[in-house]
Formats: sequence, structure tokens, C-alpha cells
Amino acid sequence: MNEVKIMIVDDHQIIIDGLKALLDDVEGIRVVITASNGREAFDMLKIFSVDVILMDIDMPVMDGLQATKAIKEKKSSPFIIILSMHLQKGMVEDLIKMGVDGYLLKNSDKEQLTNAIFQVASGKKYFGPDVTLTLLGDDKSAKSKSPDIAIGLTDRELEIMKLIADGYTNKEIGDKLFISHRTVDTHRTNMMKKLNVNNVAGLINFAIRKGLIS
Amino acid sequence: MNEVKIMIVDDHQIIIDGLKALLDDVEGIRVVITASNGREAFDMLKIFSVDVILMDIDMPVMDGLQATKAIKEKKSSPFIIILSMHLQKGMVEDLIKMGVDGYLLKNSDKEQLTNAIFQVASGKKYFGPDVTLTLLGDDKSAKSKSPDIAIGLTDRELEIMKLIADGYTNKEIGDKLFISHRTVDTHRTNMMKKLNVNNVAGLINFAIRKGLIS
DNA sequence: TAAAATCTACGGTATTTACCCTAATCAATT
DNA sequence: AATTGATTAGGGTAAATACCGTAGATTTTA
Repeated sequence: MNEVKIMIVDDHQIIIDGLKALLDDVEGIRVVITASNGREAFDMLKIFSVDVILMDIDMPVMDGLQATKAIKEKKSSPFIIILSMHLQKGMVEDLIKMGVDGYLLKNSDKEQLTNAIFQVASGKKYFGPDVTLTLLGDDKSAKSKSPDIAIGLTDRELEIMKLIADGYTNKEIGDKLFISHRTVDTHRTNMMKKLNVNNVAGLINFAIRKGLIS
Repeated sequence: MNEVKIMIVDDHQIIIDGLKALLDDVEGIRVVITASNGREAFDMLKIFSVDVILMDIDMPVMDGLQATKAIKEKKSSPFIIILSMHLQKGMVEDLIKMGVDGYLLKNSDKEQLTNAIFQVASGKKYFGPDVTLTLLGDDKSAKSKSPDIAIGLTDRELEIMKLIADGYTNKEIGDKLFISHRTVDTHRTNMMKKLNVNNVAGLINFAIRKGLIS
């Protein structure tokens, strides 16, 4: 088999450098290109051809989920392994629907990473040692349903989310946006329902995970 | 000069492995031990002797700031470089007061990291290419004033902060900690006063900036 | 030993959220 | 033309939070 060509996508240069140093030591793996956000990764694919993408989730400009979606929409896209900080339940199913080929926590070790890369490169799926892969479904399911996998929040909701995170009350937000504080409350409630949390702390925690604030 | 002996402290194994691979390529640097949280790092220092510690901030059990505080309280402690995800204004001053020797964003590159290590190992300070080091003061200032430099929150407050961030209500937190929900409210109020915010959103935003959650 | 900080707790009150519900308007899509 | 989704708004209520104060018990520091 040829060398597995890798693209690393992460907004932290030190992690890119680290992963690169780590993988360059491995026989059969070669890091050919890196990108610091989703958009860059997407653009790079027009120029470079790679077999496997190691994709971070939290990134500015275009996050890992958006990028994955965009890349997987094209035909003959590379395999994609998501590198995530935290395990989020329900996440794996969503990722599979998006067409992701692997999922790995950042507290995995070198061996698990290389395993994942080789396995995915050979066309199999890899979802961590913890995750039993019972489901799988057909490939078509990726495009047929659930159009808003990544986040599911509207622009307005996002706008309000940020203001909530900044510490404004519903009334203050209403004044700022020239809408009723009841409307703000409605948005707040809708977001909580969507994200399955039950207070502002949960909301903000979500916003952090997605890189919307901080 | 001898080799610079390094300890890496990070809760993500892949980052440890990456940094190790990266630094093992560098002449004059040797990673002798790693730890996955602050407590482990602290304990390891009883056994191993190192010159420079690369310390992450976000960690379970004991975070980087607590660990730094604990380590720097002992005499003849190693130099410590903080590795942080985000640049936080006001942070650097606090870190210097704590006795930290360097501060580096995780989106620094390999060269900056090795520069930082060598510079710090030789007794100088390194606070990133962006940060102009105007202040510095005398070494005594570290212990003489402001006992709660890092954050200003007590252990109990921090504990409660994390539970708030996890979405628990005052009542739930009270039940968890076997104290009255009024006491939880008092802690909450005191924290807000200390941090100059006026609701839970502000609190959590702070917790993010300081790396207490996520 | 005295002073300061920490953790605990409560009374009272105004404000804010959280959570039900309905519903009109507008834009986009089928 | 009809449906869906987004945004807007309100009625009503219970729960939770924010904010003011005080204060005892314990621990730490000076």
C-alpha cells in the first residue's frame, strides 16, 4: 500500500506541529498539508489530494462540522476523522450521518491515533475504543435527512445567544435589538429546547463548546 | 550547558504525545516525564527533577493555576511555562505575580516554543512575541501581597462555580454539597461581586476565560 | 492574641428566568 | 396555493436568581 496522505486541520499551531512530529515518525503516514480552519481546509482540497483529514471541531472562520459537511458534499472526498476535546453523547450519531469516518478524543494516545488513521484509510470506520459501532446505515442517509446537523440555531438565535453570554438580561437585549423582552425569552426557550439544556448555564456551555464565545 | 529537562502537563494524551515528539527532535531538550493533571505534576516533582514545566491550564483534578501556585510555593521549584488556548488580557500580570516564567498560546509554533523553553531555562522570562514585558517588579512581590492573585475565588467558590456552569440550580448544588441553597446563593453573590458581573452568564464567561470549565 | 478570611445561613424583596400556551406576520420553498 | 420556518409577541405562573443586609463558627494569617 502507498503512504497515507494526511491533512491536519486545527487552529492551534502547536497542536499541528505536535501531531505532525508525531505522525512523521510513523511508517506509512505522511502529513502533506495543514490548515488552521475549515475554510482553509476546504480550499486546500482544490489543490492538494489527501487520503485522510484530521479535523478539529472548535475553530474560527469555519468550524470542523461545517467544513466536514462542505467537504463531504463533494464527490470523492477524503476520509475524515474528527478530533474532539470532549465526548458528547449523541454526537457520534450526528457525525455518522454527516459522513464522518472516524471520531477520536484528544486524550487518545499515539497508538490509537495511528490505528484510527490506518483503519479509516482502508475504508473502515473508527469511532474510538469506547464507542461500539452498532449503527451504520446506508451512505445515502447523509444527504437525505436532517439538514441542520451541525448546530441547528438560527442567525437570530445565535445573535441573542452571544448577548446572553455577555451578561445582558432579556430586557436589555430587547432594548438593544428593538424587540420585546418576551421575544428574547422565546428565543432563549427555543434554544434551550433545541440544545436540551434547562438554563442559561447550559446554553453558555454549549456556546463555548461550539466556539461561539470566548 | 546540559540538556534542558522538561515535564509536560496536559490532560490530553494526544497533545502530550505531540509535544513530546516535537521536542524530542530538538537538540538540547529532553522530555523526562509527563503528567495529566496538576496533582500528578506536583507529586511527580517529589520523584523527578526537571528544569522547565510546560503546563496546560484546563485540567481536571487540579488545574494549571492551582498547580503552579502549589509548585511555586516550594523553594527551588522548576521554571514554569503556561500553555494556554486563548489570550486573556490581565492574565499575564496575574501569572507573573504567581511566579510563572513564561506564557505561550497554543497557536504558537515550534520555533516559538523552543525559544521559550531555552529562554526560560536560562533564567529569563518569556511571555510570547505579542506581550511586551514592561512590568516585572521585584521577586518578593510574589509572596508579599494579594494572597489570592490568580483568581480571587476561594476553593469553595470555585467548586460551586463549576457546578453552576454545569447547569445545576442553587437548590441542586446545596443538596449535592449538603449545605443550604441560601449559602450557595451567598457564594454566587460574592463571586459576582468579586468579578464585577451581575448574572450567571457573566460568571460563566469568567470561568471560561480563566479556563475553569470546558 | 488579635485580626482577617472563609464558610456557613437566613430574612426579605424585586427582578428575572423558565416553561406552559397561542398566534400573527413574512419569506422561502414545494 | 399551501406548507414550512423564522421572527415576532403576549398571558400566565412557578421557580430561580439577584441584591440588600446581618451574623455565628471556624480557620488562617499577622
